Amino acid sequence: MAWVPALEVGIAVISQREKEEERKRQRSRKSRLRFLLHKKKNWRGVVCDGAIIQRELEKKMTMLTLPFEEPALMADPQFGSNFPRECVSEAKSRKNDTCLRDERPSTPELKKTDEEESEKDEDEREEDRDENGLPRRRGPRKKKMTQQRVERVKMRRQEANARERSRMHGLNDALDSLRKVVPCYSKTQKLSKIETLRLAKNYIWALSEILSAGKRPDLLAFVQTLCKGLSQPTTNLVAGCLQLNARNFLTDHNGEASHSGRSPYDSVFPPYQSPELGTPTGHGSGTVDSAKPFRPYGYCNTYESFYESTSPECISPQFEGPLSPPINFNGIFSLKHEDTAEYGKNCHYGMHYCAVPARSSLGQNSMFRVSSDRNFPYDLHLRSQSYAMQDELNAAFHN
DNA sequence: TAGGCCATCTGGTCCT
DNA sequence: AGGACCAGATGGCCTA
Repeated sequence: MAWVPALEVGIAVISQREKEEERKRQRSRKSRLRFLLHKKKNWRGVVCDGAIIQRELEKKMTMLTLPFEEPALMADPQFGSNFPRECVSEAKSRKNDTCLRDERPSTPELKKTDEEESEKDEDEREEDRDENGLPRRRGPRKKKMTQQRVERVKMRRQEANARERSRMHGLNDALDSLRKVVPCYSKTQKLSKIETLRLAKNYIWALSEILSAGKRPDLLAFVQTLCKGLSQPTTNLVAGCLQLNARNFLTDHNGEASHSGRSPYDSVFPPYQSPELGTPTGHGSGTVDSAKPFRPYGYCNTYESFYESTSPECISPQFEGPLSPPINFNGIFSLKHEDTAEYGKNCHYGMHYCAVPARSSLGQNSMFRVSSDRNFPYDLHLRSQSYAMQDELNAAFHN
């Protein structure tokens, strides 16, 4: 699938851009500091000893120089001539930069601030000196807090709190929606926020890999991908939802799969019967223990050992209702049991897989239906439109 | 009881 | 000025 590597390239590009932007910012700050050093003698508005300023600036310069390497700029003795333009834009774009907080530009704002300063009473002036008697950093003067103003600030703070609460509730609602569409949904044992996000990321990744492989997924590989980076409890929960024992797919300390032998996928899914050839395909074909009759989607005889840690809390087709294949059109694995109406509310879209050159080799045995009239790997359409295909897929796996 | 998770408050920053 | 967004702080709750 062409778009999976494209995603990786995109991520790499984004991270490269972030690095460059950070470099630019550092360059800008550094230039600013050099400029301030250069102009130190003409610095107005700062009631502070010049030596102190220089020490502070040099300290900042030292800190900023560490990760920064640009010999051309550093070696340029005329760097000051290039400063003003950069400084102005920097001052506009990063008004809260630390070095700028100390600066008092000669502008109408300065006059205004000076006027406000003149209105200050002596008590406030006392507060402007630190423990050493040195003047504190000067910034915009705070307006006098009248009772009315205090009340207004309080009121605004309360409103802001309410908005923030509401915003967080919206975020939590979105997370709840996400919980419902990732594998392993339990109303009683909710995944934490971070685990939900991790699982969702893994799920997307796993589905992408399945699409790119263009064949029926290996359950263990699928679950291993799902559980990457998840905590042990969440791993167990996913294992329960997938009716597997966590130890069968947990990765070892090297991050490699530690399982061996026949894939439990074969115990969950019957060997796929090719409609045309009538021969079993897929994993472990021919390895099914003939002495023990195979039970599709069964979990009560031959492979019970795989299901020791199933979670009764998990809502899954395997736990309730008529047996149905744990795989469907929408999510490869159908791990949640929701009625159609409820599911339709939460999941309005299904994926319609379309033909792409990279997957042109997909045969009729592929689990994905492929149409030949599209170029984009997939498009979205209303879920109701996919019922027929879903039924067809489910039927295929029943067989 | 320590640690994890969560909700809420709060101040800072950015944007309109 | 005000709203959205963000991150840090804090306290409560739960569990191993």
